[in-house]
Amino acid sequence: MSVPATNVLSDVLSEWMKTMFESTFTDVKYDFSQITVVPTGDSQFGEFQCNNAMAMAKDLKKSPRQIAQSVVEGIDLHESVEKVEVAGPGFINIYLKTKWMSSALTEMAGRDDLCVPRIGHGHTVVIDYSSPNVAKPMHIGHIRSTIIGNSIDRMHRFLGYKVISDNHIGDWGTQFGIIIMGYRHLLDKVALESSPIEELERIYVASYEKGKADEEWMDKCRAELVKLQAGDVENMQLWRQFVELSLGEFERIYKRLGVSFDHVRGESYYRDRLGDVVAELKERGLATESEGAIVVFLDDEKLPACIVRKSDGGYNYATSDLATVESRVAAYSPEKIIYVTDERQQLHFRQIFAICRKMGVRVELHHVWFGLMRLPDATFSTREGNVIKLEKLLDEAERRSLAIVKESSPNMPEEQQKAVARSVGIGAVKYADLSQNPQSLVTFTWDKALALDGNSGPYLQYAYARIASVQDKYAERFPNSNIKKYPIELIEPVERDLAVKLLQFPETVLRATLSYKPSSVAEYLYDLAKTYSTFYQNVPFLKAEPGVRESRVRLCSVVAKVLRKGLELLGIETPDRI
RNA sequence: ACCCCGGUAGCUCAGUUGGAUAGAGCAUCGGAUUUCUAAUCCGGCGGUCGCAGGUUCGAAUCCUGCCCGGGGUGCCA
Repeated sequence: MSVPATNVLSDVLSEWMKTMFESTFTDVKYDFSQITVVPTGDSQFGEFQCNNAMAMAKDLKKSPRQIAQSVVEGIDLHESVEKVEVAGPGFINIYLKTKWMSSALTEMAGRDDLCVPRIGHGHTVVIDYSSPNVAKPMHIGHIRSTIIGNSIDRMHRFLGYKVISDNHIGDWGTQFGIIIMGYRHLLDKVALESSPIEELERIYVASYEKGKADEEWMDKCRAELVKLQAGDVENMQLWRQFVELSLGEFERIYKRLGVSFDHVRGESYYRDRLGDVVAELKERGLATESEGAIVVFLDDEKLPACIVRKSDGGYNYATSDLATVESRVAAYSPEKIIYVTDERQQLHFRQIFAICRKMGVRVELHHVWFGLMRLPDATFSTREGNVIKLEKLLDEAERRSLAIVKESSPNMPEEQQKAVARSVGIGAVKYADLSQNPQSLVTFTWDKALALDGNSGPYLQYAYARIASVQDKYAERFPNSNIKKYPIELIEPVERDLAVKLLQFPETVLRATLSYKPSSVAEYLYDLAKTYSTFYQNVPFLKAEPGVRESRVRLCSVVAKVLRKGLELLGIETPDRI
């Protein structure tokens, strides 16, 4: 009577149902591997259902109900299953044994992995995320890669993968030619002293604008870049200054967000290998000269040609990314490399991946992309000046939550109020981003990004804090109780709902990780917290009779464990009081 | 012109990869606190799932065409 450590519930039941179909239709040729069991949408139909009888009907030329009926009649019930029923056109509904659920929950409560299979054990993945550009402040458009990437990072680690997180900052691109020209001719030294990053951004934008209208200026920018890339002493010194200033600023934000990286290797880290990459491509006959540039044609893949060396001799992003793949493969032998960027880079990565395949690179390459952040009335753009700085967003989030903490917990020490406001504010911002499908178009609104009620980060944190409080009160009132002596009993329907939800945690995490979708975890946690809130509001536990009381407090603690772990996977903190 | 994505309630978004009566939050209307934290709970209102065909037992989900919006398409990243 236990949840297998290497298999999640849906899989176990699917395997069982498959065997049942096979033993019912021994003389029938059919691909039984497609038989699966999925959670029901409605508890009146049991906890799981199998829909394959309907699909089989035309192949077997029998009525779907008849097929379902034959399977059910001869069925050998799985240890976890109370009963199965045929319903509607031919659904097979599966009802779990309450007692089995109780013991499965008890086992889950006792395990640090919460019965999530460690499928990543022995596998290495590199995750490349956040990757801001030097000399540009992080605005709200940059937050998605950081938060989604960090969550994917956390999920992989939890599944046992060895994760190497790498912040591939943009520290070696064309922008440096533009910035150096701006620095030489447009700099306001006083402004650089007082707010360096803003001044760097200003000269970048000003220089870029100038270059758009003035071809000669742009040529000079390119020339400065070539000088830098050739190792010119003066330009190198400027470059180092820009990078250091920016890294300090990024670090401050990462600290607030609770994000850290194993490596921060910018594009510059690979700069000495760019020539070798191009040479190798030429050697293999993959790259050829065209209009003065060196390009890789990808006609076979139906992709546009990819330039790996510009006609002025400079290298670009593609070359750098190819060198990065080679370097990572040589250094870590990863099973896969995951990139988390916005949607604009889809074509770029398709080209890079295609070239890697042509070069015989073994590693699995995966691009996780997300939609650009937009404003309700306009497209987001640095040059339009309608950006919202990331720090401003975080400040506002903490400010709004502090106001609520002060109102709802006036007796809390001020230091704690501030700490809570920080956790809750940052949690709200992260949850707002993680709870939507990454590929949707995202429209930024303050009220959505900073939602503190309803489907929000604080809602989940609140549910957790309530449980922490219940546990403290229980320990206070019944100091000598040995709560583990009492079994978890699922009496009320809402308790059963909670149990079903909890038992779905492993498969939710597994699926979310394999599909790179933290939003699935967020959705699951909201569902769980909502069910818990109903339970909390409508069922007494500290005031329930002995035995029932202990059972319910134990159930609460399983919910707390899952909420805490789930939120941790999203990078959201769980204070005991909010 | 071509490629990728999106279009679901007044607004912001989910939708377990084709399942049973399409769901949340916000807003709005009504109710719940001498009780375990009201950042909560219970209920009402709200829908031609962009449009038109098609595939099948069954479609928001798959295929085709069109409309609208976003992004991209050899010397930016």
